[in-house]
Amino acid sequence: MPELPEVETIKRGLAKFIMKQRITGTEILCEKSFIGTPVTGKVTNIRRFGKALILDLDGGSSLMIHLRMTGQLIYDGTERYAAGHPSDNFTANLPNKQTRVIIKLENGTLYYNDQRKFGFIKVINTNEVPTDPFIKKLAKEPWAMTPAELYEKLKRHKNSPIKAVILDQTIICGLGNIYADEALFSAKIHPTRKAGSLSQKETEKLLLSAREVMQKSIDSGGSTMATYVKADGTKGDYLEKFAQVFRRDGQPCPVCGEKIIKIKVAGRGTHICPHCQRKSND
DNA sequence: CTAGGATCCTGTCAGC
DNA sequence: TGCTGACAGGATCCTA
Repeated sequence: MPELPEVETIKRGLAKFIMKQRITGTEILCEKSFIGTPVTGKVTNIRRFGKALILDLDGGSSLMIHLRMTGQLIYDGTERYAAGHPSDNFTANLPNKQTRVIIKLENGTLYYNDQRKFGFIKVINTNEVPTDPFIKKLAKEPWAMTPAELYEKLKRHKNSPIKAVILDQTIICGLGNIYADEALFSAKIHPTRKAGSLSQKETEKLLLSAREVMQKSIDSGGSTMATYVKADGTKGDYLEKFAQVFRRDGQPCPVCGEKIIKIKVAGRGTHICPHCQRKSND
């Protein structure tokens, strides 16, 4: 699913098309994908908390949307604008068999598609957004966190692999599988190293790397792999232009030329350069 | 409290 | 062709 940069891209793009538009109705095709009672109202604000998107409505309700692994948002108005998990749904006739929720607006329709049904749209009161169990648990995003704060957290989870730690949204918020791999590569840290083994200097480098890889992605409109499409329908190009290791196993490391390999860490596919990211001081 | 693994669900792809 | 297992840009739940 989208990580922070993709959700930020969705937020910015979607704002252009549905801000100030009124939601007039909701059709739920999969009960699991919609939590709460459907609401109507004008979209007054679009916010992002980590990987969660919030649409505030003028009636005092908000829609919290989390796309998890395979969620997509496709706005069909005078033009079609798609974002989220890659598939032909972006151009296919809608709704289709992966459509879970249809949100009707004054001038168009917002389709929520989700192949694996891990994601959801949830109705909550706008004033309860900050206390929602998911939102409340989120840690700071890399730009708001100091190296010292991160270092403290690494010490508290000292026996876990560093990759597992930075994927935990309650420790640092926004990284997913792509940017975890990219940040660790950029900081030259092996993903299986115990979090507690990182020096203060390494921790700072990792934090700065996380900011850098995600900012680059936001600036280029999110990542793609014949895949993620920006909310304005154009493709982002982070993976093509900037990704150094993610899904590049078998290719030469752009820094040293050694072959990039794929391993498994914390249950996730993980891409590393075995030369640039060594475990020596674990 | 931390740490690790199973689990939610559908679809695709590699390897018999 | 058909079957099978592995895997997937996430997060939670359960267990030790």
